[in-house]
This record gives sequence, structure tokens and C-alpha cells, in this order.
Amino acid sequence: MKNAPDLSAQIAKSIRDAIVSGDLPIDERLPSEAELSEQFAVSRSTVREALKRLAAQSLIRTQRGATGGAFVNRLTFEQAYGQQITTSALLLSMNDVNFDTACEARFALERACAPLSAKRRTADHLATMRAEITRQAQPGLSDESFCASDVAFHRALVDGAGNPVLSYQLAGAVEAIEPLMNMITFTARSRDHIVGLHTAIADALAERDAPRVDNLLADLATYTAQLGRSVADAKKDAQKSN
Amino acid sequence: MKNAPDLSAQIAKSIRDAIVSGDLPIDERLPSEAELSEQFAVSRSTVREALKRLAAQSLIRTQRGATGGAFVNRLTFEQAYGQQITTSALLLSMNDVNFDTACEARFALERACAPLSAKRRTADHLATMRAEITRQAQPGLSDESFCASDVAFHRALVDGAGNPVLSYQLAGAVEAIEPLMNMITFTARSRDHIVGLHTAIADALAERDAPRVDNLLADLATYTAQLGRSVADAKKDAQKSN
DNA sequence: GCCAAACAAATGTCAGACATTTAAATGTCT
DNA sequence: AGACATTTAAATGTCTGACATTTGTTTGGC
Repeated sequence: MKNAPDLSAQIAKSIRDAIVSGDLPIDERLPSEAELSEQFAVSRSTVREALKRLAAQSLIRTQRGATGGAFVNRLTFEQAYGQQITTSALLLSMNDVNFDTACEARFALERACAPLSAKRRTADHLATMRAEITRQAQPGLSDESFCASDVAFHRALVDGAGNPVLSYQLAGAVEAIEPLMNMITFTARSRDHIVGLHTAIADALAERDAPRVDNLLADLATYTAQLGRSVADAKKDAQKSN
Repeated sequence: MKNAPDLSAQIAKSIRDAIVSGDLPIDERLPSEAELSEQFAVSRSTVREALKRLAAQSLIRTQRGATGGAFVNRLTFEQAYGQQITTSALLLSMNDVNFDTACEARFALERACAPLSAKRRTADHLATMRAEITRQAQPGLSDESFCASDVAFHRALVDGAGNPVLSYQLAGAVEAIEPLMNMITFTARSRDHIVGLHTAIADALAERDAPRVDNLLADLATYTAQLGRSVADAKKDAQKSN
């Protein structure tokens, strides 16, 4: 009943395990493709396929030329962000996660870092938030740009907590929801309301008033969920009239 | 100044974009490797390397045989968990994230889902938690097994929130920290303390008492951070004596 | 000592062959 | 006609050998 995985998958796993276990330290050079193909007793193509798998996970990087080869890559938070966001976005869109669920997760997580952000946010974080608020208040802004700015605002809030692990974990939750938010049509009135809440949040953070930030985020969560529901209802009506 | 990426990377990106944008729907079959190599005007090996990259990200699956080929894969939460955990664990170990930071992130996130878990946890979740507590109280348990059980306990707590997106996001935070926790030597006394807190948390969840759960998690966070600090201090002393 | 040319080692790409797996088509017997 | 065995076709998986390209090092001439 064993469904033997491909050789290239086996080899990739073998090398991956060595990296994850710390057996192959960062920046260590792997043997050349020719050497690996000897060690594993497979052809060079098979080794190459294995290496491409690892490269896709940012576990290794390759360099051409004389001193080139495959090196164990230090996974940066930046790289991890990118992967997290793609994965999260796909996960949401492919599993028909409804807006409520995604929204609930997002704000629950965001509220978790609010107290830390109130304590540690720098002037820089505040400035970013204010700038995004200004942008959101511009009348000609497209819904997409409004959403993007919303994401940037919340990213600043999260980053304010000064904990890279938190920022990393939340990047997925905050950014992955953007495509879902993009389906919402923001009326002038709803934009006003959101901008008002954002302003209040920034003010509360400026005063390091954690409980108020928490309350405001709760309000924003409720309001956003409401907007989402109205979109869902409109869609249902449209289906009915077909 | 353009550092042209490999052909296989370009092709992978091209196909990945088509998948992410929804242009290629789930379970859609990609053209055969031969056809792709014609379309992109490259050799079959290059196409294969591109496909392996996508397979490493669980974006496609391949089947051999007559009706075989590469199919757009529905990314399941299970698969995403796995990737998230490996990535998070690597991120922590490769960037010398200190125990405090990881711990802070973990408990902040966990406290975020505590109110939801108090509201929605089923008898099943409670049973799992109780079972793990029993396990943790066994005297012969190795430190590693104790940690694993700790993770399982907290996973049950998180799952109790009944929000798959939250579970997914938290899987990384909770499980990735396990290797760091594994460096701690749990004395009988510290185990007792932790088991006591776990029991209290389970009791509070049983009564759906969200604020109490939150307080207890805060206590657990403090205590865990303390344990971590003592390990760090011991290490520093050991270095000094060298 | 410096600069240019040759060299060497590595990855990147290609072409063609063969192996293996799998479902469907075909043939054969009852 | 239906059940079972065989063949066939299409696809991925693997191997081999070649050539292209990149890049650091060595060598040679001045």
C-alpha cells in the first residue's frame, strides 16, 4: 500500500531534513549536482528536480560559476511573508472561506497585538498610519486602492508591536483577506465611518491607550462584518432574481 | 542590472500566476509536459523543473499513466499546516529569535482565540485537553513528550475556537515554538505548576468563563517566559565558566 | 605589479532514449 | 452479451551525454 514517491521527492526530503535538523548549517554549500547524483545514485536531472523543489521553498539558493553551487539559504522574514501571503490567499479562495470567518480571524489576531502595539509603537508607525488615513480620505480613490491602504494601515498597527514573529504570523491574516475585501463596494458613507475609526485608533495608539484601541478594533470588526454581510445578501438577491 | 531568473523559475511563475488568479481552476489539468515545452519553447527538462517547483508548494499534483498529468491542487488546511509549521520553525531557528519573542507572540495569539474557544469549544475539545493533562502528569514522561503533549493541549484550545483560519494561523505559532521549548528541562515542580494551570484552563473553558481563561493564559505566559529566562541564564553561566 | 587571456568548475539548457504506470481499447472465450 | 485477458497509447519518471553560460582562478606577457 506504499505509494512510492518520486526519487526527486525523496531526495528533496532527505536534504530538507538535513537542513531543518540543523545538520546543514546556514550558508553551507551542498555538494555539486554531479557529486549528489553519485551519492544518491541517480542521474543529474533527478538531483536537479530535487534541488528546484527546495529552491521553491527558499531553503536553498544557487549560484552559477566557478565557486557556485547550492547553498543553504537563511530564510528571512521578508521571504517568509511572501510565501505566507500567497499560501493564505490561496487557502481562503480555494476553500470558500466565508467572509465572516476570515474577518473574525483577522480581527481576533489583530486585537491580540493591539496592547503590545500601544506599548511599543514608535512615531514612525503612527506617521505611517496617519499617512494612510489621509490617503483613504481622498475622494477619487478606487475601491482597490482603498483596500490596499487599509491593509497598509493595519500592517503598521501590527508592526507597532515590535515583534517580528507576530508580524509574520499576522501578515497572512491581514493581507490574505484583501481579495475578499476587494469585493466590497465602499460607499462614501462607509468610507467615512472607517476613516473615522482609523483616526480614533491612531489617536488611541498615540496616547498608548490599549483598552480604547481594543474597543475601537472591536467596533471596526463589527462594522466590517456588517459590510461583508450586506454584500453577501446582495449576491443572494441577485441569484434569486435569475 | 536585471538578474534574469532561470527559465524554469519564469515558467513556474507564469503558471503560478495563472493558478493564483483563478485563471486555472481547481482540478484543471495542465497541458502535458510535451505540450508545455512547445508552448514555452523550452525543453521538457526545463518544464519539469518548473512543475517540481509548483509541486513543492502544493500548487499542483501529478499523476502518471494514461489519463495522468499535472492538476491544479486544492490546497487543504492540512497541507497548509505542514508548510506553515516547517517554515515557522526554520524562521525561528535561523534568525536566532529569542525565546521571549516567540513566547510573547504565541501567547498573544492564543489569548486572541480564547474568548471564541470559550464560546464554541465542544465536549470533544475538552476531552482532548483532559487527556493531554493526564498524560502530562505521568511521572516517567520525557521532556520531549511533555512538550509534545503541551502542544497538543494548546492545539485543542485553539481548535476549540471553531475557526479554521485561526487554527491555521496559530498552528505555526504554537508548533514552531516546540523546538525552543524542548531546550527547557522541566523539573517535577515546574511540571506540576503547568499541569495545574492547564487543569484550571480546562475547567474555565468547561464553564465558558472567557475572562478566567484569559487570566490563566496570562499566568502561563509569565511562567513560561520565566522558565525560558532561567534556561538562558544557565547557558550564559556555562559560557562564562569556559 | 598589472592587465588580458586562457582555464576550470559549476549551474543552466537541450535532445533523445528508455522505463513505468495507468486507463482505455481491443480481442477472445463462454 | 458479458466477463476476462491482452494490447495499445499516452503520460510521467529516469537516464545519458552533450553544449551553453557564468564566474573565479590561474597563467603569461609586458
